[in-house]
Amino acid sequence: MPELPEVETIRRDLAPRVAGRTITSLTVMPGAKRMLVGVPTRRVRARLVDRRIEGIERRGKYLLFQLDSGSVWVMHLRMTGTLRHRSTGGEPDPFQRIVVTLDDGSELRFTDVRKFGTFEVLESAEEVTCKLGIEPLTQAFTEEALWSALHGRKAPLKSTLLDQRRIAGLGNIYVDEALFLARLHPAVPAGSLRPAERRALHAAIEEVIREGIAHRGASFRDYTDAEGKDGRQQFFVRVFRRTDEPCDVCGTPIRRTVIGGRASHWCPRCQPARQTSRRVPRKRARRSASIDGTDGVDCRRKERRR
DNA sequence: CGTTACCTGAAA
DNA sequence: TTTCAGGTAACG
Repeated sequence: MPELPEVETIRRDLAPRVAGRTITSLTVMPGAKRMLVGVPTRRVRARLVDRRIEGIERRGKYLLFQLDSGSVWVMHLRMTGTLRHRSTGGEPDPFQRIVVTLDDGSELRFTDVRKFGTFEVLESAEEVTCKLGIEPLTQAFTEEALWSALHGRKAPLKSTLLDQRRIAGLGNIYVDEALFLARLHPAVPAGSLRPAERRALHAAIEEVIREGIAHRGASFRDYTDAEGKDGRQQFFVRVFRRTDEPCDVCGTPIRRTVIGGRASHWCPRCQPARQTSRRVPRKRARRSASIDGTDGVDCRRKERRR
């Protein structure tokens, strides 16, 4: 559920409220152990309790709590996760799976119907962030950087934009929205974009992410902010889950098709498919070597066991 | 590369 | 009862 704008909304809300607080306890509900990705509860607790939270960062869809020990408490909300901050105790939230208590008595509650979310404490955030591609809304996210993530790819544009190793933070909602704004069909090969299309896509991604944050995220179903309040972006989507509704621009009914295993929503008129065959047989396809070693960070050494 | 699995509840 | 879901790791 939560994509970059939703995770960023939570981060911004939470940061001033938990920075400087010390963690006093960790509770993992039975049946939610798996969310600790194989690390025993007592070990996670030992890394967390009595640590002070210095700040919260975000990379892609990951929330990163910096601890005074130098370690990082890392969470990923996956499909149905939410992080609630409760100043007081009181009733448990529905589907509350992991609870972290702070020294002011408040609680951070990781709520997650499907239990796909992850919760871990790592020595370095790199273990997780080194796998991620360009970060939108940073200086590094240029039109050229975007193109370097796409060029040479034959896979559908939609799938490539969902690939967190290429570009971090986009999910199904914001990819569909960005493709609509850029007037690009989701199935076109990612590497086939012409310069004007790359420019349009770059601008569209920035716009939908900014808009999503401005509206405090999209609450189609489970997502709420740290106070349990819905975002408003679901009222502003142009195509996502608007199958058969008329396109705001041209009135043509929005179509839904599955691309790369994900539901995709698009306007057949505003986002025309590429001309399939040009009737001009090409002699031989040139092999565009996937040059550029811009994989950036070194991910080779995963985790040093000690 | 495109499927399948991981879970659970809501909607069709 | 069946299908679908905002994500991603693990398959073949």
